Amino acid sequence: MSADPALRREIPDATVARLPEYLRTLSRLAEDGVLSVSSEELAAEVGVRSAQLRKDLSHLGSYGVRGVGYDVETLALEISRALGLTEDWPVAIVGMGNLGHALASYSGFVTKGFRIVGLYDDDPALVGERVVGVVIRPLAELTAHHAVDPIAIGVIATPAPAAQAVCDALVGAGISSILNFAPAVLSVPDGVDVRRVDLSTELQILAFHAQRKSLAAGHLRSAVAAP
Amino acid sequence: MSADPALRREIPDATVARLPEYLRTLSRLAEDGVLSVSSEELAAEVGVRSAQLRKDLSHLGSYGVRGVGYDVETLALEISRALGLTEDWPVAIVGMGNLGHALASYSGFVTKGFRIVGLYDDDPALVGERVVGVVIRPLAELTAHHAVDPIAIGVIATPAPAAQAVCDALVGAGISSILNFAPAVLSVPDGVDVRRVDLSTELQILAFHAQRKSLAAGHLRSAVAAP
DNA sequence: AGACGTTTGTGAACCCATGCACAAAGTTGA
DNA sequence: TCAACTTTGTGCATGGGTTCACAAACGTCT
Repeated sequence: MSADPALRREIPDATVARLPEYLRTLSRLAEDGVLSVSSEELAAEVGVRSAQLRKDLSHLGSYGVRGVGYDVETLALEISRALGLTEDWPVAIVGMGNLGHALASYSGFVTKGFRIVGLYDDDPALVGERVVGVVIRPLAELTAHHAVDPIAIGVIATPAPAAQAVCDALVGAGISSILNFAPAVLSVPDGVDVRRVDLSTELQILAFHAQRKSLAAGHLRSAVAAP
Repeated sequence: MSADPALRREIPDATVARLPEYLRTLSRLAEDGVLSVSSEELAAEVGVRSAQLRKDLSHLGSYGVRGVGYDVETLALEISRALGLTEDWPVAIVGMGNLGHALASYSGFVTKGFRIVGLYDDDPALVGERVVGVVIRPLAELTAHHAVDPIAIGVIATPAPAAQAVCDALVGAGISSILNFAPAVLSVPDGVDVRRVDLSTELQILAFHAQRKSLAAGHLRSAVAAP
């Protein structure tokens, strides 16, 4: 029987989405030599309510000490474990244009838990180029590569029209975790996880709120001008 | 009195987050010459339930025709209006490393509603370089630039340690919508919107689910081996 | 050893979001 | 003109997530 609540219980999606932020903050605190934090302090640092933080952490198990707080190192380790970052995840990036290059050389990549093992692009001008020590290869070689040196996560950094074909190739090779930067909705079979990161969606959401603010200001002015 | 429900009512955040996807799909359909869609068809295309789509759209007003569906062009226009994309939003990017370059030349940027009016970096090696027709300038010039040619949205593409200082500069200049690509939590005064896009958070969430899948497979195997 | 102050972990209440199911409203065809 | 069919818009129930508030648990100090 597994004694680890992280394995027994289901951790809510909303909690999982916050765990990386907790982990990042704990790592920073550890670097600063902080040994222990209360839920109040950590929550303030991360920008959430302390009750939420405690409830989130309770899903992993009981790693706090009442009257004291949480041991920074221990908690960081437990969150790492829950997220599966105690092992390294091999990542492949498909599409080595501007974005692909930026992602490959992104420092956050190498820091913890992730390792780039493959870079792919079908543009002959890019094939053969070496980025962060990995050679760019044509997409057709992905399946063979995956068979020898398994890839856990595929990152799609191609233009939107190519995204579905690339996705099919990744899924066909047996990769079941995909991070999609292309502005396209991917259809995948059950059991495959896709997360999308989309710049223009985020900009549009900001535009909505910006518009709301400027409209509110406008109403304020007209209310003053003609009440 | 305003007759537009988009201005009267509050649109839920969850709905706002989906509107860009609806808009993107509608634009694609319009390009393909499709004139009308039912909620069922559009929902299938986007990957949501039709009831959710209808409820989302109902927050903007009543633009469908019962027994027929939605006029593609009209609906796209109304969503654009709701999001505030009928006008162009001037955007500035701070931090012109790999990511900044990738963002500046990202096609999705120019497509609709957004226009890059400023690129900033304090690295002397980058200042003066021209990207997509805009010259990179030192951050110190931002306030003066904003006073002459207002910036609506600031994008932070710097390393994490610089992010808060850059954010303070943006807010100080009077910019109240910020898109943050740095893995750092920004503290801002009330009235300033910050959205964060973080690669490593997304990867970690994928890792969590990948781990869950591989653990499930492991349990399955051990259940078969020792029932 | 025992009382006091602090902080966790969690039951319970609230709030928002999703999904169902159907009446209202429109179109089409006879 | 009227009946049959289609699809929207929405009231209602359900479920998750967030927040409150407090008892239980721990360290500390006398």
